[in-house]
Amino acid sequence: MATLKDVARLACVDVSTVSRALNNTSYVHPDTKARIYAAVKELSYQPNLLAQGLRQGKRHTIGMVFPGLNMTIFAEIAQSIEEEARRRAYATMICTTEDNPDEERECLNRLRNGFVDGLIVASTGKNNRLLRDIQSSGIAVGQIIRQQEKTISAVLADYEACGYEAVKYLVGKGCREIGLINGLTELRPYRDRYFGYCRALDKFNLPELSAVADCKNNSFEYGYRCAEELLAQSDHLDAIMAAVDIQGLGAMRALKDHGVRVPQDVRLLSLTGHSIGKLLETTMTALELPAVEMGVQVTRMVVEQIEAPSDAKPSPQRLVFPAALVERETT
Amino acid sequence: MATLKDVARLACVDVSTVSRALNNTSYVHPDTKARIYAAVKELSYQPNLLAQGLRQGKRHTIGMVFPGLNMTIFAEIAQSIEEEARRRAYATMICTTEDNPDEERECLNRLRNGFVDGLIVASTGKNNRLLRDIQSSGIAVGQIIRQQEKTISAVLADYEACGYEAVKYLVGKGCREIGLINGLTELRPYRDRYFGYCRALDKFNLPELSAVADCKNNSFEYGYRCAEELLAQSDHLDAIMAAVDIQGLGAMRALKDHGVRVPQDVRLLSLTGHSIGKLLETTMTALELPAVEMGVQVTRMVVEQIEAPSDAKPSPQRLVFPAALVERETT
DNA sequence: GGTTTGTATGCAAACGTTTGCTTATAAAAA
DNA sequence: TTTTTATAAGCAAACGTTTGCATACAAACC
Repeated sequence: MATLKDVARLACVDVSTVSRALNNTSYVHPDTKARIYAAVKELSYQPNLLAQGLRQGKRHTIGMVFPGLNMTIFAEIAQSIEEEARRRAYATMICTTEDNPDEERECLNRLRNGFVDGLIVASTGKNNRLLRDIQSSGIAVGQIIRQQEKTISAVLADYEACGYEAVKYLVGKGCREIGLINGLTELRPYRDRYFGYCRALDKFNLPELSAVADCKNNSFEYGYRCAEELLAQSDHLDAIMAAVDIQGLGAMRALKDHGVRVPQDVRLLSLTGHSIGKLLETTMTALELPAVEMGVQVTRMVVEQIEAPSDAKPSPQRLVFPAALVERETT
Repeated sequence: MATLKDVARLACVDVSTVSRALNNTSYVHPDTKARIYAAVKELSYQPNLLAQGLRQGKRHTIGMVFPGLNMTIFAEIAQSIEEEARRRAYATMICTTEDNPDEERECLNRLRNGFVDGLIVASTGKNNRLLRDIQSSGIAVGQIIRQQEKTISAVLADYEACGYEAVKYLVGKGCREIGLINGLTELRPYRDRYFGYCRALDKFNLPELSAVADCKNNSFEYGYRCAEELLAQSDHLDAIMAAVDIQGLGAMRALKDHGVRVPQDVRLLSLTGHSIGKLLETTMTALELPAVEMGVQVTRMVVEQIEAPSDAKPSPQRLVFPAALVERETT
């Protein structure tokens, strides 16, 4: 790999001149510039980003710490972040935590430490202190989907409204006994869905019906078993709302296995749809989030934070996106 | 952020001593060591990886350049690579290309250049020269799923066998008119599936039935439209093989929309199943690849390449994994 | 007692950039 | 003519590490 020094030697100038020519950071004679560019081309010189980063205290990299990618909305968001970051000349790194706080801590520590100058997290909420530390140590931080820390910028979904609107929609379809399959209510997004659900139940004077199963919260199996439990709880169950798509898939399967027809007997919808709902044999009604736009916005926030002069860091922002109800065959 | 110098000052020793103590790279008096560790702790010193990388010519980072993540086997592979890399103390970066050669070139150039010391690609095949360049410039490269370059190590799936075995299996079920929905045959994996399919047709003396549609190759829509075309081509179609899951989903939907029952009228299977097949309302038979293991192996190859002394780089390896047929409801 | 060996530490160079300071020339202003 | 300004380029320090070399003092060997 050619270095600045090689280019300088070939163009018969000092390295500093080469640097200035390449960065347009001071006067350089056009002839000299031409010689330099020629040398750059001949040696196919590429600046060493490590050295650049070391010198400038910037790495031009953003890290993501997400619970997982496959079959969740985080896959789409991650892809969107990557693209937007690239557009803004940042590279991205990614770590997945499976929502394990220890793994998360490890990822955060690893990344903060020389790898990135910005971090986008969907955190478990067990490492808030560390997140604050990271932010105050000068690394930009943004939260996506899950706001665990008020002092850190966030791009969120209005899950409370999702819960409420979904019930309202189902009531409009004539449903009266609406079951909820949710995630861990210690996590704000799930709690919010639950609050929205409750608010609507209250308003329409409906009974609460919810189920928990003893397995990984966001799984197909969880959806399956919760659906079974809901069926057992009530003879007149006429709708199920699943917090996320994959639980919805599990529920759909359970209903089928129990001979319950969707949507004739029980209507089914997902409170956080992403790409999958429309690809099914029986397409699934869902509240869909603008995942791409959310990725773009959180990236923007973090990059702006990074690039602001250190004496004028923007104060924490908060952007909440509503979900759009997309009606499909399961209702 | 505390630096070595700060630690040295606090412990009243030279930076070199601190470095040696921390890296166990020479004698350091136990008392001194203790003082140094105390200082490290007090300042919560973390080494600056940029400086480390600059000095050692290593960045401890592996890059991935993949066509996309969502709903493809690459999501699982990427996650597996990330975990294995972390286990081996490497960070990962990721770029998605949407199978666009220009985007791919841009990603490769960006990554090679100071970001990573190893690269794992599932390439379009249009940048082979660049890939060779990258490898010979001293960056470790590994191919996953798609082998475009013989001189570069690869972890592959035996897609030829997939094509063959799938037909054989369907024949065993009594099928005689088996349609294939494939991807771009310029890409080796798809060509191989096709070859396997043809070999089996030959052996069992069956007619070739394949379809192409005019839209993005790996999409749901493509599967949908190809399935329609296959139905139009033959009145006795009794099986469809889709190259990837998402095409299979499209086909399933098309069959349903045309009143064709699965599996009674037409059997359906995916030649590259991953997590999704088992989550459907009607679960889908698929040839499944050990995505996690493949990710682990390609990571191992690349790390070994990175860590080998530069005068003893291992020669290109090639690891081919068979897929396992998992029988489900669509057949 | 002189030479080796083992232990413990410091000095300074190097990695590849960027940038403050200095110097030099030519053109413009006084 | 002298002073200012604009243009052009080099020197050397700095970023935070690692590491070759030199030095120093023991203890152990012959």
